[in-house]
Amino acid sequence: MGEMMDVEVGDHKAMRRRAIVDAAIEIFAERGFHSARVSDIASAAGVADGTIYLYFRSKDDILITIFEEKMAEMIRWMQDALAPCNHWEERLRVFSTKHLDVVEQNPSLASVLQVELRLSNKFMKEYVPRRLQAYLDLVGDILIEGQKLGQIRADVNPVIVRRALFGALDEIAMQWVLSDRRYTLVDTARQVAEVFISGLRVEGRG
Amino acid sequence: MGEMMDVEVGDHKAMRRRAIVDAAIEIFAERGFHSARVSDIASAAGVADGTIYLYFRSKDDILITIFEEKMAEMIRWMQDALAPCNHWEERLRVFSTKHLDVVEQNPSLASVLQVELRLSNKFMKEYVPRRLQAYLDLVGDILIEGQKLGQIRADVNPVIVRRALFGALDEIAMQWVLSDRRYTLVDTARQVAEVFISGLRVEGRG
Amino acid sequence: MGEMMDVEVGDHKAMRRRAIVDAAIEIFAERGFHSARVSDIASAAGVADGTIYLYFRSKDDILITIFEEKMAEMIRWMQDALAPCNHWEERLRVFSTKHLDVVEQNPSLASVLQVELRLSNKFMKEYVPRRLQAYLDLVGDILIEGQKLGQIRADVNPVIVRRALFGALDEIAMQWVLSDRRYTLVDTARQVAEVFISGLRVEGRG
Amino acid sequence: MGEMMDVEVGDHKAMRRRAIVDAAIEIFAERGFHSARVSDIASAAGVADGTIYLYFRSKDDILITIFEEKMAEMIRWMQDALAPCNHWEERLRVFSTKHLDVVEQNPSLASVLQVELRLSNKFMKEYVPRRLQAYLDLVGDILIEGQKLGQIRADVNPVIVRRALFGALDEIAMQWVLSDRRYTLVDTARQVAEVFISGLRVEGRG
DNA sequence: AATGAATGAGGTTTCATTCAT
DNA sequence: GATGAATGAAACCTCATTCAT
Repeated sequence: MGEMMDVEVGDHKAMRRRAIVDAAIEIFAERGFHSARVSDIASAAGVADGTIYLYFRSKDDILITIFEEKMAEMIRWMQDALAPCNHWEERLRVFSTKHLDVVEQNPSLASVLQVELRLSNKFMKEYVPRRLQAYLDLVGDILIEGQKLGQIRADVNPVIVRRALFGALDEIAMQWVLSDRRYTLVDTARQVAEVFISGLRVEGRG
Repeated sequence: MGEMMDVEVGDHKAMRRRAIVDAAIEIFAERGFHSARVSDIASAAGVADGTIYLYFRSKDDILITIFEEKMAEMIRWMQDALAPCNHWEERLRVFSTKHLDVVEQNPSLASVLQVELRLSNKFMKEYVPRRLQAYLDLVGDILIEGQKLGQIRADVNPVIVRRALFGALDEIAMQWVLSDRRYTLVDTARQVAEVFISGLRVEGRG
Repeated sequence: MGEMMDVEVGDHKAMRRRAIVDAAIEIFAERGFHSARVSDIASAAGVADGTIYLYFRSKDDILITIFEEKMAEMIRWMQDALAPCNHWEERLRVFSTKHLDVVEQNPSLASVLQVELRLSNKFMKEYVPRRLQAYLDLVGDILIEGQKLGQIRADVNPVIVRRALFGALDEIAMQWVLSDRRYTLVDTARQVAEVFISGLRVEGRG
Repeated sequence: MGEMMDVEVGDHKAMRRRAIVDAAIEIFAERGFHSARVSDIASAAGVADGTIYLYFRSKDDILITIFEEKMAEMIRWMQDALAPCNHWEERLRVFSTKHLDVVEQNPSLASVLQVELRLSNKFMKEYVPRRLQAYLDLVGDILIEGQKLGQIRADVNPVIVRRALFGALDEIAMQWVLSDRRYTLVDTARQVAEVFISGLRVEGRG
């Protein structure tokens, strides 16, 4: 029974935690991190204000947690999407498409990750790079692979290009998030991918 | 004498205003908009707290002013830089270089424009688009021109590509701003430009 | 237990609220509304500054609440005092006496209601008339009754006279509140009542 | 020439002072003393903010000055109005009528004297009584005279009755000031006077 | 004498966090 | 574990007053 209880309690705690995180994503996306009140998150999550602090150290900690957990999730989603693709061109295309697809499916999360996380330099300096690095590495690895095959120009720096591609997609995502979200991002993703792929391909090969 | 006085007074007021704007840019860049206290700006500008409110309606108004005035300035700088260039490829190269050059010369301003302005969706929706539009139009016009000449693929949407290029440069700029700023951005700018130019050129022409 | 708890909690909240209102009456009477600081009220009520805002929307709201609640209470007191009296002369005498008796028993409240509520025309226009009307109606009804009996001159307007009587009592009350409060108001009340009663009685009847 | 200059300068100063006082009466009446800004008064008077302080020690001092000077003026007006009347009844009638006539002719002044002056207990305790005393004495003297003639009941205290009459008129004036001021006060004044006169007259004499 | 730009003290209010129940 | 009432620090902004010109 102890075991069952533990499981149940564990489930209960995990569910509560998840409810708070999900509520926070919505509230942060709606109001912005600074304007969002902890009590808003609490009531959206259906818990008392004080309960938040049984699961998180502080309001900041909730934001950090969102970033840490959701980036890990995004990395897994992206790895799964990239798994079936072999050629670097296809992998780059899939990366673009999947990235904007995730944004489209999770607009609130995208809004928080893109807009709210940039609030504070300190925050950006301390928490973002580590996790973002792993995500960017997914692009970087594609580029390095292409260069090894001699199919991507040797004169471009993968570190720069991966950041550029991410920035291009991120900007387009932000625009979409801030807009009325009426258009679809899939075509956009494809066009951006094509420009980058053509731009990276060794000359004369296309 | 009245005229001289007016000029002097005008100078004085303009100088004060500028001092406050400059101080605000530094403080916002250091601490972030929300964490920055009006009294920090005041003391950085060498004025009393209340003096701020002789020049600006509110703390928000300072941020809006920075955006409005500095974006106008950036547009002028960019126009001047683009003026001598005729070919779209060169113009795109100059746009990238100049953009990151301005960032490099005004890191605090860049930090504020890139990071702090994204604070609130409302802010982004109301103030950013108008001014940013004009800046993005500079890129868009280059692309449209290249398409008219039949030198840029017809199958890319200038509205998407200009946003992608801006996002690529912006992300790189942000990374630089948040980093220790030890490296120079000029090579980076060039590489990004080359990828985009090659990517946009009609096939077989490179 | 839930019920008991509710009662207890209700009591607790009601007591807190009452403590704040009572403290506010004292502080407003001592210092005046504008000079009174919310933190003065808080410390007089034995609560933290922020606690005030769990019970009232704003400092203004406290003043409005005092007026609304205390006027209702005064009306009840007055109705109870008038209940046993049948003749309009006796009723007018009781009204005067009771009004100044309430002032004498609640000098701080009287001070707030009489002095502080007149702070702003807007305030007077919006909140005072409704409640004050009901109080003045108590006098008006007495006068109308006396006129119906043919015992009060038909040539006086009850609306004017009730206002005049209220003003006479109010001015005497204010004077007493602002003075050292060493004398008693009961004789004064009686004299004012006699002048009005004689003045209202149809000629030759006294 | 020196004399002329002095006169001119004296006139100029007096005019400026008067302009400031008049402006202050309007602004205080419109906005209330606390909400009125010194700079509002200055611009209404057509002078610079700092100029106010060449004529008055402080914002409070302006209010005190209004009270002191205007009450003296009112006393003179009232004395002039009472001069032709001999009988106490007529004098009381004239007092009521003139008092409300002055209110009607100077609503802003009336508003300030009646509403704004009562803001602070300290103010009321320190400045009001002295000047108000002289005004109330005008009524008191009428009553004492009537009692000496054996025409006013000996059992009423002039000190109480004068305060009651003043309060009655004051309340009616305030009501009028706060209302839309569409009705005229002259009938009201007469009715109040009649009630008091009848009420004071020794019985059986009416 | 007049100006008006500058000052800076001061107060209301919010809200993240705590802790007794 | 959960609650939510209470806390109290912190900051924007106003405006009476000053003083260099």
